Amino acid sequence: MSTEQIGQGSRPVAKKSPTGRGRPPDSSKREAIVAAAAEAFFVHGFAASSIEQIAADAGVSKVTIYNHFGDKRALFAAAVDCECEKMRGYFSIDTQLSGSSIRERLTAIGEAMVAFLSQPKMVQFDRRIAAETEHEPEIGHAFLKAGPWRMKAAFSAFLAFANERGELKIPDPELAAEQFVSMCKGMGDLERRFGAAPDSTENSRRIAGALEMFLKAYAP
Amino acid sequence: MSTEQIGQGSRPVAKKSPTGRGRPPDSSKREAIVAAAAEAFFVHGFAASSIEQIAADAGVSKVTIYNHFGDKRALFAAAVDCECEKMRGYFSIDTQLSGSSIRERLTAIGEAMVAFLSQPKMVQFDRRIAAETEHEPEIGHAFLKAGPWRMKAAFSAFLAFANERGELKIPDPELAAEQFVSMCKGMGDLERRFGAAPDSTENSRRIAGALEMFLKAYAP
DNA sequence: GCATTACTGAACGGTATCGTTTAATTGAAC
DNA sequence: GTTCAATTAAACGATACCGTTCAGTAATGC
Repeated sequence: MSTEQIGQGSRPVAKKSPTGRGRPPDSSKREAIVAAAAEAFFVHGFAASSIEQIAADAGVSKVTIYNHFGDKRALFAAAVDCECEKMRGYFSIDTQLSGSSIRERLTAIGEAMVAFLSQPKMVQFDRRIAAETEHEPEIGHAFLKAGPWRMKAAFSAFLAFANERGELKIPDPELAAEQFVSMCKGMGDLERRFGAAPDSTENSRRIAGALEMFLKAYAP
Repeated sequence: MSTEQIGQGSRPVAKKSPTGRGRPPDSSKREAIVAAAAEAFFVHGFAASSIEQIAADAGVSKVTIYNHFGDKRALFAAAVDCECEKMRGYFSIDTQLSGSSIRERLTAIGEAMVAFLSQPKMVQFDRRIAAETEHEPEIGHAFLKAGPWRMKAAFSAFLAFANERGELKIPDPELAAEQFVSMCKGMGDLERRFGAAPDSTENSRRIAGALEMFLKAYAP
């Protein structure tokens, strides 16, 4: 089980030769395999997905999969790595670092975050990673590092910065970060995970409520 | 897939005879089957659990399982129903309705809730139900009704009551309920689901922080 | 040309599952 | 003791999967 170098990507494929002498590996096939694997694993789960079906969906021979990844578990790990990497770019807090009032910036952050977490793909990914964590704790840990913890660190830094500039008065930025994010999510997170229809009105009320409460507590 | 009468339990086993003439069904066997099924399903998942293994664990013939439940999916539904029913009694907010200060009551509620959600069994159950919701949305919906929504209603009522008594000043009890609960959970919920070691110090800080913020916003 | 590597298609052994069937046994009610 | 339902052990057919092997084809460097 890889899932270690989630932060690096670019794991080497060929043994050593940068320009091998034989037929070059078809990277498009590898991508197709990982894509089909991700689709299958995240929809049907690890145990319920068959390599044979993944191979068919990817338009690839089963042997090719074994040559590339060697193992069903390794293929799953590769799919997780890939999805984590994709996730990396989808959401960043940096764009909200300056401009307009702190009120508007916090609102924008809250809305972007909720929108990000509401994507069906994210919900699906969340469900599957959590389920597989039961057997493969490292997968859950890798996801925490790549996703939530990373985000918390960024948002805490944002709050600490606002604190230094005197826009807010926050004794514990980490705690405050959790509070704001948690209130923005409310039960919405949970409801999505268990299949309830998303309700954007409800989300807006949560974000507005979170903002009000947050400023009431942390305005200078 | 049953999961409809999660609130009723007591689904009939025998066809019609209240006191049949033949050999009476051994209810202990049925319980053993459901227990073994719950264990297997919630640990290994639906697809990765085998009826044969469940039968062995329950000390029961495979045919008996099929006679009782007819189907693997039905057995899973029965296990979910049973677990939901058990959950029912574990956590209740009623015990905190009166006595001591509102501050102490809220703290007790927060602590009880976090302790409840931190149980490994609950984490496991959450993971599994969420995963199976991918294919069986009714299961997720039934769980929401039996668990989180029920709790939210109870806590909202508690807050509305405190509001009427003038202990708090809350314009929107439902929103306030979500806010308090969400802040108490913080990221702890998520971290537990993804296998991070629980940190009771962190939990206490979250609860204290939630209380402070909550009272700052809603104290009369 | 030739060596080397990537890929394919098909098949195989072994294992495991579900759901059903059959024949036999147990246990309570009558 | 007879009757009838619950239960059991064992086996069956069908299906599916994993991971491997093998012979053959495709694409590249020499």
